[in-house]
Amino acid sequence: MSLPLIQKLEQFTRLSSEDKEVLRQMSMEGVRHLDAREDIIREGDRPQSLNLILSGWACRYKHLEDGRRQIISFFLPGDMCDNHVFILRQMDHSVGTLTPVTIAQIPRRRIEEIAGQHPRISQALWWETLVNAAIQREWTVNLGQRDALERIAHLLCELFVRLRGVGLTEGNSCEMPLTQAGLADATGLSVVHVNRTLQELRAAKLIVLRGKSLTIPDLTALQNAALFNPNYLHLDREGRHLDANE
Amino acid sequence: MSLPLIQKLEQFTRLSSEDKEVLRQMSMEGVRHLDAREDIIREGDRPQSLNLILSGWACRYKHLEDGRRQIISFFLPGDMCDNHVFILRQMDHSVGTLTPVTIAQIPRRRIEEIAGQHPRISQALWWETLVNAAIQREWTVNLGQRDALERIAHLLCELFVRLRGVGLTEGNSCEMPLTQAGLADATGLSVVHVNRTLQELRAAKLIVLRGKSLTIPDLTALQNAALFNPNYLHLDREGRHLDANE
DNA sequence: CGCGCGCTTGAAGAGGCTCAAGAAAGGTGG
DNA sequence: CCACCTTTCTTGAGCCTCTTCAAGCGCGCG
Repeated sequence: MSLPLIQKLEQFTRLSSEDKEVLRQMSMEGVRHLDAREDIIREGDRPQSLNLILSGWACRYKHLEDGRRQIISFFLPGDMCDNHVFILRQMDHSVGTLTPVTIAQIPRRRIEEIAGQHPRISQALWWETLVNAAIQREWTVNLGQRDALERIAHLLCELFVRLRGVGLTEGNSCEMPLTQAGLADATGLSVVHVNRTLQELRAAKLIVLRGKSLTIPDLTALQNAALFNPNYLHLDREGRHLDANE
Repeated sequence: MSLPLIQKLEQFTRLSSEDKEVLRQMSMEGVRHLDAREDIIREGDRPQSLNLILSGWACRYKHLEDGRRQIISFFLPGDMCDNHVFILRQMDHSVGTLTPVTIAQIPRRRIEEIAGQHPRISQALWWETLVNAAIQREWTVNLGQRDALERIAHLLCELFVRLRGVGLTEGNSCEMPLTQAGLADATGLSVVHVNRTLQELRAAKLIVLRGKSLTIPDLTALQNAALFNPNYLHLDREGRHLDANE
């Protein structure tokens, strides 16, 4: 079993064993453990290193002055927070944990060095960055056009497919540590309405959600209900022309 | 009067006259003119070059299967579509013009060459990319948390401030070629409601919108109404430590 | 055992949508 | 320069989705 990051990047291109070893080494630097509901970075901070999620869930979020809160994106194991942000003076949002989290804090220099020496890794990290941008765009569509049921279904599809990509699903089930309040903050809905919409999804046999576990009996059906098209996740080994041949 | 792109990048760092000359040369390559409502890139395309908007407005957009349409972001003069997308196999959205547009189509190689030879430009393009990501995140907040009036006000603030950054405002006025249908597609509201909300903004003396011209009599007031905080645009010459000293 | 957090339910109300139609503006060709 | 056509804007009315407020329940944990 390999690191989530490696599994994730191999959805783009096959890495050489040296590539993987470099990434494994990198993941062991500056390891930190955090509790749930802790901030990793706060709005206004000037980050000097990059955080790689080794385990647990985190999110970007932003508060409006009057307290409304929006979750802007989720970080799952294998995700990196903020490639290249050091160019900006200060964070315009915060990153916080949703569950207990283990991260590797990788100094800026270290990443630049690795990317410089390992072009295949560099390309794969680029792919990571571009996919994150694509996800953010899809969230724009999700919030702008989909109704409550589609919106929640879409989010669940995305999370499931992303978790599957890092080996964190079992059959058609995965962990779902988000509370209904978390889902509400991510989808721009009220907690009450999230609750009712989840019941609707359950009644339609599209999801089984109990405790912290999500099962999707028929992923295709859920995708149809959500108007979910996974192409924005660019998972078809799009960098296969770069594959290591060993 | 200089190119929008140069003005824009100089909000980040002061460029040398050589830097500027390089960018000016670049902007003269592969110039194309497009009418309003033409596609520059279509979902599914595999782009091999990068498009720099020289004049006019364009947007990213996406259709759902049932026809709903979301505008995902706006491209104004000086904006570049899709730095580095060539890593991805195919576009997951389209880019289309909103007005007649002039673009420079810059081959991938050319950009890489320029970025490689001119570190200050490279950093500035990075800044551009990161600001675009920040804008996309802010749109997530906008669609998720703000009500119709705040949402439209926020969008108008953003567009005004971005246009000011490329020298396309006159006092407190700017061009506003968007139709109400365009505003609706960008804000996830119905055309009817956009219309009524604009009337509300007019009645509150927050905007003067006539024909294709927008005037914001009191930007601070509009910002307050929108809960608009410009920090996400990272305009404070954050790269000033890189300034060319000539 | 009791407290707190998360989930659930009901009822009422608001914000935004749809449908429909007419008015104004803008562009085009004669 | 006018006549016509299309696009864009505007208005009214009714409805529906989602919100808010309020309260009760259940479960995990100290």
